[in-house]
Amino acid sequence: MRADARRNRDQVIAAATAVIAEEGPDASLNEIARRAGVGPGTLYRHFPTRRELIAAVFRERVETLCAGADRLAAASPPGEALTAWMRAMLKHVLTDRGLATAMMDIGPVAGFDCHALLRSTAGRLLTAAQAAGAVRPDLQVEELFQLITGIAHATPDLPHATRLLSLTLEGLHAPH
Amino acid sequence: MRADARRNRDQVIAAATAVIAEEGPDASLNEIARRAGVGPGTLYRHFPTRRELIAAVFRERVETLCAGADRLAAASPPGEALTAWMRAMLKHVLTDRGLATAMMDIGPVAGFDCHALLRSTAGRLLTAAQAAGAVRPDLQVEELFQLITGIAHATPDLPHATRLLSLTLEGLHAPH
DNA sequence: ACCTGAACACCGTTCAAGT
DNA sequence: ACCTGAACACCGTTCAAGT
Repeated sequence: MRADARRNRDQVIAAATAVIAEEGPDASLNEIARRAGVGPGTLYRHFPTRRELIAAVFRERVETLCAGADRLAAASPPGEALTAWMRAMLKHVLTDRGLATAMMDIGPVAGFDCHALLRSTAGRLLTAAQAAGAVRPDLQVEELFQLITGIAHATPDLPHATRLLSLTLEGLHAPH
Repeated sequence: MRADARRNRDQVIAAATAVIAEEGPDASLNEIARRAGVGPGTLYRHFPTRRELIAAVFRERVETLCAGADRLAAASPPGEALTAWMRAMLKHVLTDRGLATAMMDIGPVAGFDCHALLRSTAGRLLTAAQAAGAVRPDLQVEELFQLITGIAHATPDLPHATRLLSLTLEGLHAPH
Protein backbone atom coordinates (compact mmCIF):
# COMPACT_ATOMS: atom_id res chain seq x y z
CA MET A 1 0.00 0.00 0.00
CA ARG A 2 1.40 3.33 -1.07
CA ALA A 3 2.26 5.83 1.63
CA ASP A 4 -0.22 8.49 0.51
CA ALA A 5 -2.99 5.89 0.28
CA ARG A 6 -2.32 4.69 3.81
CA ARG A 7 -2.30 8.27 5.08
CA ASN A 8 -5.55 9.07 3.30
CA ARG A 9 -7.16 5.96 4.69
CA ASP A 10 -6.21 6.87 8.24
CA GLN A 11 -7.44 10.42 7.79
CA VAL A 12 -10.78 9.18 6.50
CA ILE A 13 -11.19 6.87 9.52
CA ALA A 14 -10.30 9.69 11.90
CA ALA A 15 -12.71 12.10 10.22
CA ALA A 16 -15.43 9.44 10.15
CA THR A 17 -14.97 8.76 13.87
CA ALA A 18 -15.43 12.45 14.63
CA VAL A 19 -18.32 13.11 12.26
CA ILE A 20 -20.19 9.92 13.21
CA ALA A 21 -19.81 10.80 16.89
CA GLU A 22 -21.44 14.15 16.13
CA GLU A 23 -24.12 13.22 13.63
CA GLY A 24 -24.67 9.50 14.08
CA PRO A 25 -24.18 6.64 11.63
CA ASP A 26 -26.11 8.40 8.85
CA ALA A 27 -23.56 11.19 8.68
CA SER A 28 -22.83 12.61 5.24
CA LEU A 29 -20.02 10.78 3.44
CA ASN A 30 -19.13 13.88 1.43
CA GLU A 31 -18.76 15.76 4.68
CA ILE A 32 -16.46 13.06 6.03
CA ALA A 33 -14.34 13.20 2.87
CA ARG A 34 -14.24 17.00 3.05
CA ARG A 35 -13.18 16.91 6.70
CA ALA A 36 -10.50 14.35 5.88
CA GLY A 37 -9.19 16.60 3.12
CA VAL A 38 -9.78 14.08 0.32
CA GLY A 39 -12.15 13.84 -2.63
CA PRO A 40 -15.29 11.72 -2.29
CA GLY A 41 -13.84 9.29 -4.83
CA THR A 42 -10.94 8.55 -2.48
CA LEU A 43 -13.31 7.70 0.33
CA TYR A 44 -15.17 5.30 -1.96
CA ARG A 45 -11.94 3.73 -3.13
CA HIS A 46 -11.04 2.76 0.42
CA PHE A 47 -14.54 2.02 1.66
CA PRO A 48 -16.89 0.95 -1.13
CA THR A 49 -19.90 0.91 1.19
CA ARG A 50 -20.87 2.80 4.29
CA ARG A 51 -20.80 -0.47 6.22
CA GLU A 52 -17.10 -0.96 5.61
CA LEU A 53 -16.32 2.52 6.83
CA ILE A 54 -18.37 2.00 9.97
CA ALA A 55 -16.72 -1.37 10.56
CA ALA A 56 -13.30 0.30 10.38
CA VAL A 57 -14.39 2.94 12.87
CA PHE A 58 -15.66 0.32 15.31
CA ARG A 59 -12.94 -2.23 14.92
CA GLU A 60 -10.64 -1.10 17.70
CA ARG A 61 -13.52 -0.36 20.02
CA VAL A 62 -15.12 -3.78 19.58
CA GLU A 63 -11.82 -5.59 19.98
CA THR A 64 -11.15 -3.79 23.26
CA LEU A 65 -14.61 -4.60 24.54
CA CYS A 66 -14.27 -8.27 23.70
CA ALA A 67 -10.79 -8.52 25.16
CA GLY A 68 -12.23 -7.31 28.48
CA ALA A 69 -14.51 -10.33 28.68
CA ASP A 70 -11.71 -12.74 29.60
CA ARG A 71 -10.63 -10.49 32.44
CA LEU A 72 -14.21 -10.35 33.74
CA ALA A 73 -14.67 -14.11 33.49
CA ALA A 74 -11.53 -14.70 35.55
CA ALA A 75 -12.42 -12.14 38.21
CA SER A 76 -16.12 -12.84 38.90
CA PRO A 77 -18.62 -15.69 39.12
CA PRO A 78 -20.25 -16.43 35.74
CA GLY A 79 -23.56 -14.66 36.36
CA GLU A 80 -21.90 -11.44 37.47
CA ALA A 81 -19.36 -11.62 34.65
CA LEU A 82 -22.16 -11.76 32.09
CA THR A 83 -24.14 -8.85 33.49
CA ALA A 84 -21.00 -6.75 33.96
CA TRP A 85 -20.06 -7.34 30.34
CA MET A 86 -23.57 -6.48 29.16
CA ARG A 87 -23.25 -3.19 31.03
CA ALA A 88 -19.86 -2.53 29.45
CA MET A 89 -21.25 -3.30 26.01
CA LEU A 90 -24.19 -1.03 26.58
CA LYS A 91 -21.83 1.77 27.50
CA HIS A 92 -19.73 1.29 24.38
CA VAL A 93 -22.77 1.11 22.18
CA LEU A 94 -24.08 4.35 23.67
CA THR A 95 -20.81 6.22 23.25
CA ASP A 96 -21.95 7.56 19.92
CA ARG A 97 -25.55 8.38 19.21
CA GLY A 98 -27.61 5.58 17.74
CA LEU A 99 -24.71 3.40 16.80
CA ALA A 100 -26.32 0.33 18.29
CA THR A 101 -27.99 -0.78 15.10
CA ALA A 102 -25.07 0.04 12.87
CA MET A 103 -22.75 -1.92 15.12
CA MET A 104 -24.88 -5.06 15.05
CA ASP A 105 -25.98 -4.79 11.43
CA ILE A 106 -22.63 -4.75 9.69
CA GLY A 107 -21.67 -8.18 8.44
CA PRO A 108 -18.12 -9.44 7.91
CA VAL A 109 -16.07 -6.89 5.95
CA ALA A 110 -12.39 -6.81 5.08
CA GLY A 111 -11.40 -9.67 7.38
CA PHE A 112 -13.14 -8.27 10.43
CA ASP A 113 -16.49 -9.64 11.52
CA CYS A 114 -17.71 -7.31 14.21
CA HIS A 115 -20.83 -9.30 14.90
CA ALA A 116 -19.12 -12.69 15.05
CA LEU A 117 -16.53 -11.47 17.54
CA LEU A 118 -19.21 -10.00 19.80
CA ARG A 119 -21.30 -13.10 19.41
CA SER A 120 -18.63 -15.59 20.36
CA THR A 121 -17.51 -13.45 23.30
CA ALA A 122 -21.04 -13.07 24.63
CA GLY A 123 -21.68 -16.74 23.92
CA ARG A 124 -18.85 -17.86 26.22
CA LEU A 125 -20.08 -15.67 29.08
CA LEU A 126 -23.68 -16.71 28.56
CA THR A 127 -22.94 -20.43 28.48
CA ALA A 128 -20.93 -20.18 31.69
CA ALA A 129 -23.68 -18.18 33.42
CA GLN A 130 -26.29 -20.73 32.34
CA ALA A 131 -24.14 -23.63 33.51
CA ALA A 132 -23.87 -21.91 36.89
CA GLY A 133 -27.66 -21.61 37.03
CA ALA A 134 -27.59 -17.80 37.15
CA VAL A 135 -29.41 -17.19 33.85
CA ARG A 136 -32.44 -18.88 32.34
CA PRO A 137 -31.30 -21.77 30.16
CA ASP A 138 -33.44 -20.92 27.13
CA LEU A 139 -31.88 -17.51 26.53
CA GLN A 140 -30.13 -17.12 23.13
CA VAL A 141 -27.13 -14.90 22.41
CA GLU A 142 -29.01 -13.15 19.61
CA GLU A 143 -31.84 -12.30 21.98
CA LEU A 144 -29.35 -10.84 24.39
CA PHE A 145 -27.96 -8.62 21.61
CA GLN A 146 -31.40 -7.58 20.50
CA LEU A 147 -32.26 -6.50 24.02
CA ILE A 148 -29.07 -4.45 24.40
CA THR A 149 -29.50 -2.95 20.94
CA GLY A 150 -33.11 -2.11 21.62
CA ILE A 151 -32.37 -0.55 24.99
CA ALA A 152 -29.54 1.51 23.53
CA HIS A 153 -31.81 2.76 20.78
CA ALA A 154 -34.79 3.63 22.95
CA THR A 155 -32.85 5.41 25.64
CA PRO A 156 -31.34 8.91 25.89
CA ASP A 157 -28.32 8.29 28.14
CA LEU A 158 -26.39 5.73 30.13
CA PRO A 159 -28.30 6.04 33.45
CA HIS A 160 -31.62 5.39 31.73
CA ALA A 161 -30.13 2.56 29.72
CA THR A 162 -28.67 0.98 32.84
CA ARG A 163 -32.03 1.14 34.55
CA LEU A 164 -33.74 -0.58 31.61
CA LEU A 165 -31.08 -3.27 31.60
CA SER A 166 -31.79 -3.91 35.29
CA LEU A 167 -35.50 -4.17 34.59
CA THR A 168 -34.79 -6.62 31.79
CA LEU A 169 -32.50 -8.73 33.93
CA GLU A 170 -34.94 -8.92 36.83
CA GLY A 171 -38.22 -8.87 34.93
CA LEU A 172 -41.21 -6.56 35.11
CA HIS A 173 -43.39 -8.89 37.16
CA ALA A 174 -43.56 -8.25 40.88
CA PRO A 175 -41.29 -10.48 42.97
CA HIS A 176 -43.41 -13.09 44.68
CA MET B 1 -62.01 24.09 4.51
CA ARG B 2 -62.48 24.09 0.78
CA ALA B 3 -63.56 20.86 -0.85
CA ASP B 4 -60.47 20.46 -3.02
CA ALA B 5 -58.22 21.15 -0.03
CA ARG B 6 -59.96 18.51 2.05
CA ARG B 7 -59.68 16.01 -0.81
CA ASN B 8 -55.99 16.76 -1.30
CA ARG B 9 -55.37 16.39 2.40
CA ASP B 10 -57.03 12.97 2.49
CA GLN B 11 -55.13 11.83 -0.58
CA VAL B 12 -51.84 12.87 0.99
CA ILE B 13 -52.61 10.92 4.16
CA ALA B 14 -53.61 7.86 2.16
CA ALA B 15 -50.46 8.04 0.04
CA ALA B 16 -48.32 8.62 3.13
CA THR B 17 -49.83 5.58 4.83
CA ALA B 18 -48.96 3.42 1.84
CA VAL B 19 -45.48 4.80 1.22
CA ILE B 20 -44.50 4.79 4.88
CA ALA B 21 -45.67 1.19 5.19
CA GLU B 22 -43.34 0.33 2.30
CA GLU B 23 -40.32 2.47 3.02
CA GLY B 24 -40.55 3.36 6.71
CA PRO B 25 -40.88 6.73 8.40
CA ASP B 26 -38.01 8.26 6.40
CA ALA B 27 -39.89 7.82 3.14
CA SER B 28 -39.46 10.56 0.55
CA LEU B 29 -42.00 13.36 0.90
CA ASN B 30 -41.76 14.21 -2.79
CA GLU B 31 -42.63 10.60 -3.56
CA ILE B 32 -45.65 10.80 -1.25
CA ALA B 33 -46.81 14.00 -2.95
CA ARG B 34 -46.29 12.44 -6.37
CA ARG B 35 -48.26 9.33 -5.37
CA ALA B 36 -51.05 11.54 -3.98
CA GLY B 37 -51.18 13.44 -7.27
CA VAL B 38 -50.32 16.82 -5.73
CA GLY B 39 -47.35 19.15 -5.88
CA PRO B 40 -44.83 19.06 -3.04
CA GLY B 41 -45.97 22.54 -2.03
CA THR B 42 -49.46 21.23 -1.31
CA LEU B 43 -48.10 18.56 0.98
CA TYR B 44 -46.13 21.21 2.88
CA ARG B 45 -49.17 23.46 3.09
CA HIS B 46 -51.13 20.75 4.92
CA PHE B 47 -48.24 19.28 6.90
CA PRO B 48 -45.47 21.80 7.56
CA THR B 49 -43.24 19.16 9.13
CA ARG B 50 -42.77 15.45 8.66
CA ARG B 51 -43.92 14.94 12.26
CA GLU B 52 -47.36 16.35 11.56
CA LEU B 53 -47.80 14.08 8.59
CA ILE B 54 -46.77 11.05 10.59
CA ALA B 55 -49.09 12.06 13.43
CA ALA B 56 -51.99 12.23 10.98
CA VAL B 57 -51.15 8.78 9.64
CA PHE B 58 -51.04 7.31 13.14
CA ARG B 59 -53.96 9.11 14.63
CA GLU B 60 -56.70 6.60 13.86
CA ARG B 61 -54.46 3.67 14.66
CA VAL B 62 -53.44 5.04 18.05
CA GLU B 63 -56.99 5.94 18.98
CA THR B 64 -58.17 2.42 18.17
CA LEU B 65 -55.39 0.91 20.21
CA CYS B 66 -56.14 3.07 23.22
CA ALA B 67 -59.87 2.48 22.99
CA GLY B 68 -59.17 -1.25 23.28
CA ALA B 69 -57.61 -0.77 26.71
CA ASP B 70 -60.95 -0.23 28.46
CA ARG B 71 -62.29 -3.43 26.99
CA LEU B 72 -59.24 -5.34 28.22
CA ALA B 73 -59.42 -3.83 31.68
CA ALA B 74 -63.06 -4.90 32.04
CA ALA B 75 -62.45 -8.43 30.77
CA SER B 76 -59.26 -9.49 32.57
CA PRO B 77 -57.46 -9.14 35.89
CA PRO B 78 -55.15 -6.08 35.95
CA GLY B 79 -51.85 -7.92 35.41
CA GLU B 80 -53.14 -9.78 32.37
CA ALA B 81 -54.81 -6.67 30.99
CA LEU B 82 -51.51 -4.79 31.06
CA THR B 83 -49.48 -7.50 29.36
CA ALA B 84 -52.21 -8.11 26.77
CA TRP B 85 -52.24 -4.42 25.94
CA MET B 86 -48.45 -4.31 25.70
CA ARG B 87 -48.64 -7.15 23.18
CA ALA B 88 -51.31 -5.30 21.20
CA MET B 89 -49.23 -2.15 21.20
CA LEU B 90 -46.16 -4.04 20.08
CA LYS B 91 -48.14 -5.46 17.19
CA HIS B 92 -49.40 -2.05 16.12
CA VAL B 93 -45.96 -0.55 16.40
CA LEU B 94 -44.54 -3.34 14.24
CA THR B 95 -47.20 -3.03 11.55
CA ASP B 96 -45.00 -0.66 9.61
CA ARG B 97 -41.26 -1.01 9.52
CA GLY B 98 -39.42 0.95 12.17
CA LEU B 99 -42.30 3.18 13.13
CA ALA B 100 -41.71 2.64 16.82
CA THR B 101 -39.48 5.65 17.27
CA ALA B 102 -41.52 7.94 15.06
CA MET B 103 -44.66 7.04 16.95
CA MET B 104 -43.18 7.85 20.34
CA ASP B 105 -41.15 10.85 19.25
CA ILE B 106 -43.85 13.03 17.78
CA GLY B 107 -45.05 15.61 20.25
CA PRO B 108 -48.50 17.23 20.34
CA VAL B 109 -49.47 18.45 16.86
CA ALA B 110 -52.72 19.90 15.58
CA GLY B 111 -54.75 19.04 18.65
CA PHE B 112 -53.68 15.42 18.79
CA ASP B 113 -51.04 14.29 21.24
CA CYS B 114 -50.18 10.75 20.29
CA HIS B 115 -47.75 10.24 23.12
CA ALA B 116 -50.03 11.66 25.83
CA LEU B 117 -52.92 9.43 24.81
CA LEU B 118 -50.74 6.34 24.86
CA ARG B 119 -49.20 7.42 28.13
CA SER B 120 -52.44 7.96 30.01
CA THR B 121 -53.90 4.73 28.68
CA ALA B 122 -50.86 2.69 29.64
CA GLY B 123 -50.72 4.55 32.96
CA ARG B 124 -54.20 3.38 33.94
CA LEU B 125 -53.41 -0.24 33.15
CA LEU B 126 -50.04 -0.06 34.89
CA THR B 127 -51.40 1.49 38.08
CA ALA B 128 -54.10 -1.16 38.29
CA ALA B 129 -51.61 -3.96 37.73
CA GLN B 130 -49.31 -2.57 40.40
CA ALA B 131 -52.18 -2.18 42.87
CA ALA B 132 -53.02 -5.84 42.27
CA GLY B 133 -49.41 -6.78 43.01
CA ALA B 134 -48.82 -8.24 39.54
CA VAL B 135 -46.14 -5.80 38.44
CA ARG B 136 -43.15 -4.38 40.32
CA PRO B 137 -44.20 -1.14 42.00
CA ASP B 138 -41.19 0.94 40.85
CA LEU B 139 -41.89 0.54 37.13
CA GLN B 140 -42.57 3.82 35.27
CA VAL B 141 -44.82 4.25 32.22
CA GLU B 142 -41.98 5.82 30.24
CA GLU B 143 -39.78 2.82 30.96
CA LEU B 144 -42.52 0.56 29.72
CA PHE B 145 -42.68 2.54 26.46
CA GLN B 146 -38.93 2.56 26.07
CA LEU B 147 -38.86 -1.21 26.40
CA ILE B 148 -41.60 -1.71 23.81
CA THR B 149 -40.02 0.82 21.48
CA GLY B 150 -36.62 -0.76 21.88
CA ILE B 151 -37.92 -4.28 21.28
CA ALA B 152 -39.83 -3.17 18.19
CA HIS B 153 -36.74 -1.53 16.80
CA ALA B 154 -34.33 -4.38 17.47
CA THR B 155 -36.54 -7.12 16.15
CA PRO B 156 -37.41 -8.35 12.64
CA ASP B 157 -40.97 -9.61 13.11
CA LEU B 158 -43.79 -10.15 15.56
CA PRO B 159 -42.81 -13.63 16.79
CA HIS B 160 -39.31 -12.44 17.74
CA ALA B 161 -40.72 -9.30 19.32
CA THR B 162 -43.21 -11.32 21.34
CA ARG B 163 -40.45 -13.57 22.60
CA LEU B 164 -38.36 -10.56 23.70
CA LEU B 165 -41.38 -9.10 25.47
CA SER B 166 -41.80 -12.36 27.38
CA LEU B 167 -38.14 -12.31 28.37
CA THR B 168 -38.53 -8.74 29.56
CA LEU B 169 -41.65 -9.51 31.56
CA GLU B 170 -40.14 -12.53 33.25
CA GLY B 171 -36.52 -11.42 33.49
CA LEU B 172 -33.32 -12.97 32.21
CA HIS B 173 -32.23 -14.42 35.55
CA ALA B 174 -32.95 -18.06 36.17
CA PRO B 175 -36.05 -18.76 38.25
CA HIS B 176 -35.00 -19.77 41.74
C1' DA C 1 -57.71 30.40 -0.52
C1' DC C 2 -55.46 27.06 -2.45
C1' DC C 3 -52.52 24.72 -5.73
C1' DT C 4 -48.58 24.07 -8.93
C1' DG C 5 -44.12 23.05 -10.22
C1' DA C 6 -39.70 25.23 -11.14
C1' DA C 7 -35.82 26.19 -8.37
C1' DC C 8 -32.20 25.84 -4.68
C1' DA C 9 -29.10 23.58 -1.71
C1' DC C 10 -28.00 19.39 -0.38
C1' DC C 11 -26.82 14.22 -0.53
C1' DG C 12 -24.80 9.52 -2.36
C1' DT C 13 -22.31 7.73 -6.05
C1' DT C 14 -19.66 7.42 -10.37
C1' DC C 15 -16.03 8.13 -13.58
C1' DA C 16 -13.08 10.61 -16.91
C1' DA C 17 -9.05 13.02 -16.37
C1' DG C 18 -4.99 13.77 -14.17
C1' DT C 19 -0.25 12.54 -11.35
C1' DA D 1 -1.66 2.91 -8.47
C1' DC D 2 -3.93 6.35 -6.63
C1' DC D 3 -6.31 10.75 -6.35
C1' DT D 4 -9.34 14.58 -7.83
C1' DG D 5 -13.45 16.89 -8.50
C1' DA D 6 -17.03 17.63 -11.94
C1' DA D 7 -21.25 15.40 -12.87
C1' DC D 8 -25.69 12.83 -12.24
C1' DA D 9 -29.81 11.53 -10.01
C1' DC D 10 -31.92 12.15 -6.07
C1' DC D 11 -33.90 14.46 -1.74
C1' DG D 12 -36.16 18.29 1.41
C1' DT D 13 -37.88 22.74 1.15
C1' DT D 14 -39.36 27.25 -0.66
C1' DC D 15 -41.87 30.55 -3.29
C1' DA D 16 -43.38 33.16 -7.40
C1' DA D 17 -46.94 32.46 -10.42
C1' DG D 18 -51.22 30.91 -11.41
C1' DT D 19 -56.66 29.62 -10.60
